[in-house]
Amino acid sequence: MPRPRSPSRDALVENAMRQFWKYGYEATSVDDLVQSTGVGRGALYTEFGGKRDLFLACLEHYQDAAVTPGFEQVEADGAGLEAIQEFLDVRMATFRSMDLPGAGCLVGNTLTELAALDPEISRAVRSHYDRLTDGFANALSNEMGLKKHHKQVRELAAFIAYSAQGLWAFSRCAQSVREVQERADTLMEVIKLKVEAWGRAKRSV
Amino acid sequence: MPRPRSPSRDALVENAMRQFWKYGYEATSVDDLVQSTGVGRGALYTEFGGKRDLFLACLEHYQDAAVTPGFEQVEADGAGLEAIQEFLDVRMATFRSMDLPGAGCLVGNTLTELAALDPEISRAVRSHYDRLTDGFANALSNEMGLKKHHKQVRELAAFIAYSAQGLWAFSRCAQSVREVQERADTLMEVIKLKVEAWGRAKRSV
DNA sequence: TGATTTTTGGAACAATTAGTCCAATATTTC
DNA sequence: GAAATATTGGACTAATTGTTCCAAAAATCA
Repeated sequence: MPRPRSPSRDALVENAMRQFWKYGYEATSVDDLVQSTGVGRGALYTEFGGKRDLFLACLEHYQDAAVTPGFEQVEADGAGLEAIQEFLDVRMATFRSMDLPGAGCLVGNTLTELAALDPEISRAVRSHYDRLTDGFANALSNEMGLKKHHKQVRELAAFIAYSAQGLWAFSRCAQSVREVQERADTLMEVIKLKVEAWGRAKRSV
Repeated sequence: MPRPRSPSRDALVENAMRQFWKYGYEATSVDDLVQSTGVGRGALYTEFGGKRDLFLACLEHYQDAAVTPGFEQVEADGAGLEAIQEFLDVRMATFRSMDLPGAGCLVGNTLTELAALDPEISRAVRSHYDRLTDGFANALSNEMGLKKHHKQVRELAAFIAYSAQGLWAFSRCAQSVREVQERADTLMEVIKLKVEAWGRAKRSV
């Protein structure tokens, strides 16, 4: 009975997500979305409740489209520092594939723009950072010989999550790929240093 | 001859700055500014060119009002790690004095919201990060026994700047002061670790 | 005090916003 | 192929946006 949708729902969300990612929530008008997705207003409001609901769908889609590829290795059993390195590489590759200045991270952008003003969005953002912290803690715990929930492990994991957030944010005013890459390298160096320091402290006990 | 302004220009910019800081550029309407500053539309447009110009004035004022107190010690001759620690303490105190969730850093928020879309604002944002990088490099160079412009020093300085940026961004969805404080502590730890590692590498040469 | 000058607050404006609605359209079913 | 049905795109709306403008007000100068 129902008529099939012209552009698939996924393709629509994908296009809308790219728009929000680059320009942010407020600066993206529904007209922009209609243009970039090639879907009429009616369709858009039938499928989703409105702009905000579409945005929430984009936020969800972002996990599958931009976070999971690259991060699932960090979350996998037996992951280590090389998985974290690869995650940074994958995200740097995404950054490289887009125009300068970069778009940063959609969730990070949302954190800054909306999280303080909208509790539901704040929850979505926090669950993203919880995911990152859990994943990094997984990889770190294997390296440090500690349980995932050990305070030191979780704290370093959270540090990586927010430092990386600063990195993607900075990419929005970066003038070259190189300067962002250098900072990603420093982040990785610092992580290794902290893990090594932990190993030293452990041995000397 | 000219009639004196009712609320001083500085007080006006101060109030507008707080509004932009908390809600961002787009989400702050001129009506909001009229309400929060207690100044009429006409006055606002006579004194400044418009919303965007007022915002640029706020961005400038932010340096004096929120960055310089705390950061000037980092920029001072002979500054060291304790100056960086104190800078983080001062900014944490600012965070503590405001409501939860935090407002983050006005420049960092602007970086995310506008820098990718507005070249002039991007320049203002970059000059803030240049200032931070220069300042941190100053303090680090004293600790590491290197010149300010040494590549390693500048890279670590830039790392501190963008990591701190991630920290303030995170404060916008933080649920407690403690979790932000813990991450600030970790940042400081990591800085010390990197400086120590440099010292070890130097001695072993 | 009265004339002059500058600033003020709010009314009015054009443009843009998110959201509504429905005739036209495309698909399915019989 | 025709009736039935669900979806679509774009005209429309009400509200809000940033900005302009000007009569009233306040301060200075003579």
